[in-house]
Amino acid sequence: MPELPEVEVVRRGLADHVVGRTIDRAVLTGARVARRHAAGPADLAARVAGARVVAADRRGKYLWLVLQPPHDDPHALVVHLGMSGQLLVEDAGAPREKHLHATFDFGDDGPQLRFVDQRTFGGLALAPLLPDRHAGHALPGHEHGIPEPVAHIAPDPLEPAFDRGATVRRLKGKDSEVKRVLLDQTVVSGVGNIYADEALWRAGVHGRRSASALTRPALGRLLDHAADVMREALDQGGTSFDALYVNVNGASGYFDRSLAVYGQSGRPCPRCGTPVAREEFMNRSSHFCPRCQPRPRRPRA
DNA sequence: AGTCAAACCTGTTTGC
DNA sequence: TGCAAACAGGTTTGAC
Repeated sequence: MPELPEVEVVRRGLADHVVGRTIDRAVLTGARVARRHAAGPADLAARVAGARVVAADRRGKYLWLVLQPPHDDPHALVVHLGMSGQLLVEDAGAPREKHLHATFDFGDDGPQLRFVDQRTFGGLALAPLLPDRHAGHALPGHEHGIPEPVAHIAPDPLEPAFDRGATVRRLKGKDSEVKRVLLDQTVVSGVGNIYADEALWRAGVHGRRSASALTRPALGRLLDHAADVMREALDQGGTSFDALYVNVNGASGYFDRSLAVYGQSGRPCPRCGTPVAREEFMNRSSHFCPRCQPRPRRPRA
């Protein structure tokens, strides 16, 4: 489940069903699931065994469990869901999913945690926790620090460390198409193709406009719309077009009913009735209202 | 610094 | 009906 709201739904599920439990045994199938873990899957499985899960945390689309081993400093089990990853909490006897890549059993008799991923763009890694370079002064939110593989991305709009003014300044400094910058996780994290299109529609801005040519207030409003639409999606359990995007209990979200433009090509714009257009963008798709979001006269400058 | 394409995968939908 | 192409929520890399 990719973008911020869907990942947050999963994080909450982990907080409810996994935090506080002690990992007894992990089994990773194949090397690919741990390809971002330099020491390999066997090392990962060996090192998580015996550790207690003390927190489930998230920044942008990255998710991690803070693990406390018996005789060592805490570290993080970092999970990225990629395009099709799922974390499921299920009885150990439940039928094994076709694309099951990892299982975690706990010392209690409760259900196990499974990582299922059809396209295998996601994966697991064990990493040290570092101080958050974005947390100015003791902001709440990431008390355990940030895993090393997550340190390169910017805070997301829904976390306390998010600095709206600083993000507006970074957007303003980018001589690049504004949708491209919204999707740049080192500028602002958590926004993917769905919520970028929805935020741009709400702001009445075409994604091919130059970020640096927009005013600071307009950039601020765009960020506010991104935060709003992601919060609203989170309230609906996220966006699920199919069974690939589910919470830890396998349930779908229903924000797809509220999408104004994403995946709505040809349907009327909810604001003005003009048919929603779709165009190719960065080897994927952009959806927009040609009337509410006029294309720039010159594609940037 | 920014842009683009390709790479990593499997499955579903669309079009002829 | 069949088959191939297009398309899907993401990130990283390397070439220009």
